[in-house]
Amino acid sequence: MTDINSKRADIIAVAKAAKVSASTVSRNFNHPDLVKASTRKRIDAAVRRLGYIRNRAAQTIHGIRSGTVGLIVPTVDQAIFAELIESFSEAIEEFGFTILLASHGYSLDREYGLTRKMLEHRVDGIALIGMDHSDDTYELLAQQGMPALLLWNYAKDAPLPCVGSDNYMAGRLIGEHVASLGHRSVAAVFPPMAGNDRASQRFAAVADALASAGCGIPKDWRMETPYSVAAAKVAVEELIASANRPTAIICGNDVLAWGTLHALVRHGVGVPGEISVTGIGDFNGSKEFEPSLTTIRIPARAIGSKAAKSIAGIIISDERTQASAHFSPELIVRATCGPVPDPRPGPRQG
Amino acid sequence: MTDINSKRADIIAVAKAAKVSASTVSRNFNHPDLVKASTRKRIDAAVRRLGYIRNRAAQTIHGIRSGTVGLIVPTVDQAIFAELIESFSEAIEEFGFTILLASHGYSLDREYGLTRKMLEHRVDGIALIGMDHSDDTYELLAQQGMPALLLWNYAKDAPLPCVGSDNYMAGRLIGEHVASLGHRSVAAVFPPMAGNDRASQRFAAVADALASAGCGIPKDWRMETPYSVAAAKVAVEELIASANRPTAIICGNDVLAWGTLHALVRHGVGVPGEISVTGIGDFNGSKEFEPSLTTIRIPARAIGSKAAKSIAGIIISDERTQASAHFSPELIVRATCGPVPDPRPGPRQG
DNA sequence: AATAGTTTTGCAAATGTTTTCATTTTTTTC
DNA sequence: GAAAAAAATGAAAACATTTGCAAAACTATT
Repeated sequence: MTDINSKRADIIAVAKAAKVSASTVSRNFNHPDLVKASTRKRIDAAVRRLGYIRNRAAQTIHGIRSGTVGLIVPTVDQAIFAELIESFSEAIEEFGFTILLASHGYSLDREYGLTRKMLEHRVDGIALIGMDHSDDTYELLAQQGMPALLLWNYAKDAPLPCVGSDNYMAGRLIGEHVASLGHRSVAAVFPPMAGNDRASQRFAAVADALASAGCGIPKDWRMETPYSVAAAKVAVEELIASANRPTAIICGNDVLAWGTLHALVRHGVGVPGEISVTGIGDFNGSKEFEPSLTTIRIPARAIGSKAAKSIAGIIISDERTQASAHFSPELIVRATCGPVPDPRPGPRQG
Repeated sequence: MTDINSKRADIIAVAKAAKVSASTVSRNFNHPDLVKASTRKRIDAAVRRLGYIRNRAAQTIHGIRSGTVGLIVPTVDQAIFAELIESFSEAIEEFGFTILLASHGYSLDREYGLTRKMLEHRVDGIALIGMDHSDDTYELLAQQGMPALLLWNYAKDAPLPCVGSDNYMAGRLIGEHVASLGHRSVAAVFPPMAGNDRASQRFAAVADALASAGCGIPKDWRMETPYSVAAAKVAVEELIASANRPTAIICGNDVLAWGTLHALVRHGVGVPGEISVTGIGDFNGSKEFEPSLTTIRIPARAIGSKAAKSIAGIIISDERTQASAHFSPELIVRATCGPVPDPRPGPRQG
């Protein structure tokens, strides 16, 4: 069925089997209209018989595109990046590209190394998450003339085209919403900010919004926890162990908000009756949570697929001008965040 | 700083700049011990000055490995695959490979197409999720002599090495647990089974386990819903709208279980007092859920990283014998599943 | 200083394609 | 049925690298 000698068939083997030249076989793939119908049939038969598969590596060294796009993320293991990657992947596939994926675990040095590796693989373009990258990375990309895109974040003055949301705005929106409901005792539960511009911008914005309302976030109400439900839950359990509790907890993302809600449910704290909670992201499941989560929507799927279109546009027709896009974060008011409760005579005990 | 003429530097440009032959530059990368220290210095300087980056495509056509491994998944947008991909990616990176990622949305035909594409890219190996693949795909892999691995599922008699858990066993474990607690009125909430052998094996096992205990799952208590918290929630709301309620709901995975729990909480149904709930997967966050979820642990991270090691082993030293590995699913008893409640005189009204 | 041995380097062929250009074959037109 | 035009094909160069082999350049030994 398959082939005679086990050696992987190349275009010359096919040519011989079909009694034509290699050029004709090549043309048969790339410009089928230029080859006679009868010849085409013979070639196709030979291709099938030998199990021939084209070698993109050989094409690539002619300056033909490799058909791959590098996607470098901090981690795939986060609800939100998974959604982003999925939509990016789906959309980029429609342009015939395949994703070369790598994750660096929030290390900008590793990111640089991965970028180099992608360049060695001669990807046709590269997308990076966020705007925080080492100078080396930016230089490398520029020097190699590599189509590149910043994904997830958005800023007007970014050094590269970017598709995403303004995270400062996201933080601002939620901070203002919480403040507008009267909260002045506010805690924050955020992921580590090092190497994570999204988180730090969000936090800065929340702090600014609260400051405008004349309130700050006390040092020991600023919880920095790993990105997980579990970590957020223990952080919040610690937070509410004290007699002096905040009236609202602003979380850096929805996953942390879920952990927060579980902690409060566990300890019988009413949400939003006693403590209000907010997230950022509007992940799948946040709406269905009981009580459903007040958060900021950042449209991951839309961002992923626009990003794919943008980078494909840059690669295929050097369309750098329309590459950037901002997806405004949007306040989604649901059930976890309400007005500040009436002050009680004294702090309630355990 | 960077280079003189904008053309991307090749090995010959470097050779000229360093006043050596191309062979020497090549050797400098591949067998640095064979080149004189002083020459090495000159070459390295030239490489840096010209911003030269090696072209793996050109290497690949010499039969040198491409350094890429194809990973073809149904979707990345699922808590569980994200974790799997992350750990696979981390582990495979240590062997110097990069992932070529593609998702087919549960279509085996698309999977076949993607496999071909990976072959065109001359990946060094391919990992597929589950055991359900088209004959064409299996044949293609065999015919091309491509190192391949089945990931996530496990079966003794699989046509390729496989690393994962036995999903039938997973279903069996949870089914038996539920039955052993006395439940005989059991509903099931599962994802679509078409093209998803994990889900169908789990369901079959649950049904078998229940049958052994002398009970079946009534037709209208078999809910097939999309893989999402939202879908599960509405399905379960529908389920409990009827006066005749099950005493337990077995979910095909933890995400569906979360949706189920939210539905029950919303309608004030006690868990496990009135209805018990179980998941499968033990995803991040299931332990922290309130009440915490009784489920079956399938160790995604361990599977991902063993799989990476296995495929690297096959690629690098043709170690097919030790490639397979079974990670036994494990029953994790937590709070959502308890003994069947005392029968009431009559069904309670909404 | 000549020889033998070792280290370092370059040449040229090879890898699997695509593409330009020239040649051959086929079709159309008169 | 010949000439002109169009279509189909092949030969060879090009792409960026690696590698076996031979030549050249050093070192060590006498």
